[in-house]
Amino acid sequence: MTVSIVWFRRDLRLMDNEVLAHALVMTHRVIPVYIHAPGENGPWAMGAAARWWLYHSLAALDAALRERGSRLVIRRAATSRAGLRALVKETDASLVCWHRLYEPAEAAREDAIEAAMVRAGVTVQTFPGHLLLEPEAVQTGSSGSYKVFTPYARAVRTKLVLPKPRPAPHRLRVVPSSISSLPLASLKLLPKSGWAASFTRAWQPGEAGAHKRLRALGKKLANYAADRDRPAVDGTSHLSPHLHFGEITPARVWRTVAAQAAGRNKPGLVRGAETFQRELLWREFAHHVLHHFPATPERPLDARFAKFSWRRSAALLHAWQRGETGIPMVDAGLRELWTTGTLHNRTRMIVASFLTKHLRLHWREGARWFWNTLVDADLANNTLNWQWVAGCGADAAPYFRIFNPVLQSRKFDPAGEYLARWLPELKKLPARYRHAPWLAPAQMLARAGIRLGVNYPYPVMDLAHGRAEALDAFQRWKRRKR
DNA sequence: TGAAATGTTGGGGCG
DNA sequence: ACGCCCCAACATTTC
Repeated sequence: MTVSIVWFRRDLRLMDNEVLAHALVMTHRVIPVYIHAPGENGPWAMGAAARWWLYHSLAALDAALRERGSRLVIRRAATSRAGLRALVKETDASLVCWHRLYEPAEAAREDAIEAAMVRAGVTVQTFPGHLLLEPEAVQTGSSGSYKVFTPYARAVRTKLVLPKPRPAPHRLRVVPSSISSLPLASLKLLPKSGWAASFTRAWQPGEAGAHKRLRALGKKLANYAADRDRPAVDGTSHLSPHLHFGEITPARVWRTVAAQAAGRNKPGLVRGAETFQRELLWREFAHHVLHHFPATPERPLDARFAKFSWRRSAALLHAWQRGETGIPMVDAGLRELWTTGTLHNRTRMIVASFLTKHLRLHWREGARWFWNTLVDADLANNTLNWQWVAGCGADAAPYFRIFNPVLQSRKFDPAGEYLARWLPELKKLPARYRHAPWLAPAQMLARAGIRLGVNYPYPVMDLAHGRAEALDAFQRWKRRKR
């Protein structure tokens, strides 16, 4: 009887699972395992919202395995390596396999584990994971890494070869009862407070939920190019946490979207598909950049920004985190984040610009908050996007590109629906004043039951002043850096 | 995947 | 008819 271990991490699916398929072909008995080693990733240990997701996704995976006669073995260990070693010994496994991860710390850990396994006489087989192309698969002409999105995306599109879709296995062999597994609850993945309870209304973690979202995307595709920018409209895919946890592969998403646009004479659909695929390519780009510049979660890619005069203010940061800045579009976004564990892409850019420009707080403060509160928190995406907004990253928007949150609000939420949804205290204010209540006539505010400074804050920062100060700080920095 | 300031153009009102 | 001014609309430049 040969035994293999399938090490699940961020590939919590049964369809399109090359690792599982390989193990099933190579060995008689397959032991699916998840190893909880929370101390392993240091400051970038999984954030609280993502742990909520992980809990439910592991539960879904276990249920899917049980439907097929198997089960998920859950272990806790000081390190993944120790956990795997113990399980190999217990089961006398001759093969361990996994989908590769690309975060620098993960990749280094995998190398060490593989070396140790091989020394112990265990075969290790790893497979590409969670990207369309591995970071090393795309290189510039001079065999370097890309720092600019457009040529990178072009290179990926030419190189792209999608694997054939693979159905989930029908039947799996039972995992012997002698192999112990911890109850999922004992991993303490869920927050102690009721904070995340409201996430359940917004999300269905797990493979089935991922495929539901993919089906729903088909109906949104024709209007995707415009709707994705409107936070009040359900126009985006909501696939990011599913992709992060590998509940669905980007290859399957790419293929499905392409198939929906192909052969239909609908220009909107073609445009929507291309726009969406571009978003998938940004995800690829983020991993490419993190792979080649592993220090970027802590340090700006543009090293000159290390000397930028970021402001330190616990009070401003706190107001931003809680959605109490007095700027409705900013507050609506941050309250959506707190309530649902997600934030509309347009709003992400707006709140990030406000933090790094008007408030001039360090982009890392924002990145850290997102890391803990987003269910789709992903080190590569989070790092790239925050540095992009702050102006210090790969292919970044220049620092002086400052979003005016009121103009953005008027442009992308003209009827003020998104604002009303997340800021019920402003609901009675006519839409045209909802974007900037401090500009509303006193009588109008009174009629809407709003008392600025009492039940909705005054702006913590005057927009014109914040903008001017940010530009000034940028000028001073530019003069000094030479 | 900005916004604001500045520059240019052209139509219309008017003496 | 003409020059002049105003100003909206659009384009370009600057931050």
